[in-house]
Amino acid sequence: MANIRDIAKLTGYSVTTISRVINNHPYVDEKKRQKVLKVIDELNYTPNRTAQNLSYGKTHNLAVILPFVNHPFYSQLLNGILEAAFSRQYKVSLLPTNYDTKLEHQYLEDFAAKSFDGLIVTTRSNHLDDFIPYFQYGPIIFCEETPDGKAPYAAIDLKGSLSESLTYLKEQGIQRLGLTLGRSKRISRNSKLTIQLSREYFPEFDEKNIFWDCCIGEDGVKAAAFFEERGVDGIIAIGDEISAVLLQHWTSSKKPLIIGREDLLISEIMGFSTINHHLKDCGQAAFQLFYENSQEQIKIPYEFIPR
Amino acid sequence: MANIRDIAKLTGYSVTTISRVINNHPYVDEKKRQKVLKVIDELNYTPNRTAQNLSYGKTHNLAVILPFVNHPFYSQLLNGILEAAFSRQYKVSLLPTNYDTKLEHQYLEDFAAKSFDGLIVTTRSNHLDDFIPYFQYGPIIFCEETPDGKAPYAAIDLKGSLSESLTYLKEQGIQRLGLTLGRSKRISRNSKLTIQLSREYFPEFDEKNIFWDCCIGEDGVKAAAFFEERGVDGIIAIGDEISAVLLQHWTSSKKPLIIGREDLLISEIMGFSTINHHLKDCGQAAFQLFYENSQEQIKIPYEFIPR
DNA sequence: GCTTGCTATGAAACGAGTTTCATAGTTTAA
DNA sequence: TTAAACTATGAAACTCGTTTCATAGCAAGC
Repeated sequence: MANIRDIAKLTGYSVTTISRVINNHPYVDEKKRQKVLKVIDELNYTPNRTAQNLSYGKTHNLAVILPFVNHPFYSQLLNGILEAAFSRQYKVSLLPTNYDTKLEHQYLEDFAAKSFDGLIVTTRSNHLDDFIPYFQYGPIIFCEETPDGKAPYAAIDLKGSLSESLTYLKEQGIQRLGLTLGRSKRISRNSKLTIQLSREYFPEFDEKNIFWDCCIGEDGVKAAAFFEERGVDGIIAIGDEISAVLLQHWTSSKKPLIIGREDLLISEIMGFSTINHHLKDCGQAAFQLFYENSQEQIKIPYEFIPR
Repeated sequence: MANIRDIAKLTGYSVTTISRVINNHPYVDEKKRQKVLKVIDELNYTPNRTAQNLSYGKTHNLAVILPFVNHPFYSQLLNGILEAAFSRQYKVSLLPTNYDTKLEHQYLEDFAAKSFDGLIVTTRSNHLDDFIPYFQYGPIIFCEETPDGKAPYAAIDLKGSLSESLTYLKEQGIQRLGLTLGRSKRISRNSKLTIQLSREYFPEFDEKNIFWDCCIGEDGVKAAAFFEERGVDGIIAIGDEISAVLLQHWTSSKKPLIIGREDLLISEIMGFSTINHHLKDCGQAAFQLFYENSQEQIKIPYEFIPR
């Protein structure tokens, strides 16, 4: 495979001149430029991107840390990031953690090795403080709220959407509220917020009405039995698929009022309320923060869809 | 940011020795090794990945060309690729084309610039022949069948699954078969195959019973009206979401027998037949072909799920 | 007529690593 | 005892681009 020195030799000009032609610098004699282009074409030469990156000290590569891809939440978010990134000529690498803190740490080391110009962390597995030493290597943007202005983020407005959901359930006369939440070990900030708000809007809310470790659709089967047993009549679920399975497996006649969180097609078909968190916008905003090396903290407006 | 020559100066050893320590080469005096490691730690030094890549002539980067990510087909496939890639220390870049042939071509030029060690093409937008000149830059693996042994692939067994679907519909006494297919402009090979097989199994199959340009869930609304109008009683749809919407909007009492293609949760909930094409396996196989630089052509076994 | 300023060019340094090769001291084997 | 083999080390070349700097021809300005 030819390199720039081959082109220089074949044309009889210097490497500098070839570089100038490649980069459309002025100050190259038109005849020489033409000859260089001709030889480049003949030899089918393409400048080596890695060498260029080394020179520039930039990779034009952005990495996205996420637990996994095959979940609507992440694929929608990713979609927004990709769209924004490619419109700015950035390539996007995926770094799936599966919530493995060691793996995530390894990715941070990759970042320190200048593999990427920036990092978008959709969901982090390590503590925020573990990220701080890596801020020196380039912008790190989060897609979750960070406590007190420590790091830039573009996040969904979970507090807003939950408040509206709870208000709605109250207006609809719900008596006994139930929640499905994720991991019961290492409870997420989002779970804590959900519980806290539930208590605010439903002072009589009983924490025994929380169905924990509800992660994939199938978990809805057990959740249905659980909530029926406990006489729950209104549920805020962690996802639309779970909501769907839950409703499907509800045996007694009176179905509960359920609110999903993803605005998937299934929520429309089964007719339950949901929230569109505008994840694509969130992804685009996250990229923009990276691109502008901004320290801003942005909450994306959501849309509550009552049904 | 420190580089290898800084470490060399500070320790008083040569750059070569530092490099040997970094790469765990033998032939380094244990005391010196310890001192080097100490200085590396003090300076918080990490070898620059781009420089290493330039030296090695490899990037340990794999790219995946795909139309978009937020579709179950691609996110499942991607999931398999990612899992396999990360177990082999490869990073994965996403190259979304949105079916834009020019953009895809640009990605091929990136490949020629040695941005990536290999390319997995899930769905191509350009003609296969346009890819051939790029084979010289590294393995290009397809996730679609290629005509006559021209290129390696790991693809779903569409012919098998369609045949089984058609057999099933015949056994169930279907009289008038309908199809939903994708783009009517630039008809895909898959669409052609679907039509061809439909004719084989249903000699009386009428091409007027094809609902074209059926791409997203919502298209199912129109599809339902279309098929009802034409008195269709069995449908092979291009996806599960479309199947769901179609069934949902079917107004007359007797619902058609419908077969989806993705084994999404919704197919179980609504109780229609579907096919699990084992896309994750497909993605893993594709990576393996890249990794072994194999020319093999693999079809992934599918599972037909009658309901 | 002399100083600027612009066009045009290339040698060499730079980015940050790896690898080859030469050298030399020690062991080991015959 | 001597040749071969192994350990240990570093200078310099190499990967492949970009950029700086020096040089020089030529035209415009005063």
